[in-house]
Amino acid sequence: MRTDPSILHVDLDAFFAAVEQRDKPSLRGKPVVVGGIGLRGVVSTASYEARKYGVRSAMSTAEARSRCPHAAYLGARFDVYRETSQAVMAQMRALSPLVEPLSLDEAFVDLAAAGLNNLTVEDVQAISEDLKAAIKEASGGLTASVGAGTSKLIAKIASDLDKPDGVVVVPAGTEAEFLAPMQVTVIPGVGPATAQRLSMAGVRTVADLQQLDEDELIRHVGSAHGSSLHRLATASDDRPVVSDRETKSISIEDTFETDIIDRSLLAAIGDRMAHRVSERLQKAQLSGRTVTVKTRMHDFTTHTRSSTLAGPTDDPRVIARVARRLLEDSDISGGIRLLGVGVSSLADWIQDDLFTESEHAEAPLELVDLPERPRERQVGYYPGQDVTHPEYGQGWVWGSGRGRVTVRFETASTPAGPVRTFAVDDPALTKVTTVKPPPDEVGGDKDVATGQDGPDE
DNA sequence: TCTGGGGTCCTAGGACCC
DNA sequence: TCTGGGGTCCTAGGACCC
Repeated sequence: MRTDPSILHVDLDAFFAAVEQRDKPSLRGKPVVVGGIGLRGVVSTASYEARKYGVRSAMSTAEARSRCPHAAYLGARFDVYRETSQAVMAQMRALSPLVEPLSLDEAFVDLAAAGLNNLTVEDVQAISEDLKAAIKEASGGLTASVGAGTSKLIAKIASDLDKPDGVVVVPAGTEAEFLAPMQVTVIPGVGPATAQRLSMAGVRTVADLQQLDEDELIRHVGSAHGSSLHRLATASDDRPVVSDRETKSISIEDTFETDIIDRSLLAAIGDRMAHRVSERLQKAQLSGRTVTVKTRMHDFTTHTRSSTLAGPTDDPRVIARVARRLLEDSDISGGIRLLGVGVSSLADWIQDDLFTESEHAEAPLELVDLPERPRERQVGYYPGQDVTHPEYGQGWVWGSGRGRVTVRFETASTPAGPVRTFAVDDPALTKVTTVKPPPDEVGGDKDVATGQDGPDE
């Protein structure tokens, strides 16, 4: 455990709304609500003026409108927020090399990594005030709240105590008593469901939690959650500040203004989503093996269907095909209000099955990552590849491995053809094309894949 | 007033292999 | 021939966060 409060948690105040007020002076001092402005919209951020009327994040926009009809209701401008966020994060990185962004408006800063040691409360207070001033300057006037402590947990909770525009430094050694009187819900990870379970065990405050022994806690909330909660409650949190965390999944989803029943319309929307997911994968130089389709019914029950390919792909056609298949397997009777398409099990290497033998020379750098890969996949088939078979006709490769290749014999005209597995050296199976699948479907758009200087995520 | 979009992590059951 | 434990992968769902 650290002996000085060298972890900062920086949280921009009402970020999206503050950016809108910065850019439109007529909105300053007035209630501003940013979020979905459609029929099924939800509030992302309410300015402090709007919060006076009870408008909160995650509230439906319809309710917000009834509580505060005279507020300005604005759709989110993520590009602008991203740009501002980068300017703010740059100020933190100027202070320390170790910065962990949690979202566009939040980050941890590790002062110890900047060589700042034996910090007093006054030192940290002064550093925080300076950082706030730098952020304000760099962002065109935005305010931030800063919490500081010997751990992430303490810093995070502290930043919330004097919002907006505040600084709270928790002295080393006072962590457990700082937490004790608070409700358990101040601990990140304790939401309504966990709070309910804990209250049935008589636990409402962190002090209650500190009394409870770990085994009993685990019995109530499960093993992973229980042991982490036990450690956090007793303020023994040694989680390090981590600067780059790798992306685990990429997804797109959309809630419709009215429920959709038409399968062909959904298929078309799913195709577009698959293409957008693919674009984002390619931009991030990622590919993934698991495709997931998410549906939300009219009654808000949510279902996912997923399928894992034998090898990773970023090909829009493959993702779209798998998504279509998964959507066909989904029950949409009664209509759905949301459709989503995502890819996970990400790999940051390019699958070399995408290249023919002669093209290997063009991608020598990828070879360093080959030991990560199962041997069986190096068979010359890749997911989505078009093939033909004299008996079954035209199909495409679903996956390959262990010397076998699985093919779905389906085309636009025969959408539900058979699925068959062959030996990889089965001569009856013919590849329709041996060239790398070109990114043809996005090639015509001038605004994608060309701008190398586009904003990074 | 009905409930966004982007994520992360965990759990549990079944398949499969050794 | 029967029983089984452990490990890993996959799938589905749920809780939670901003």
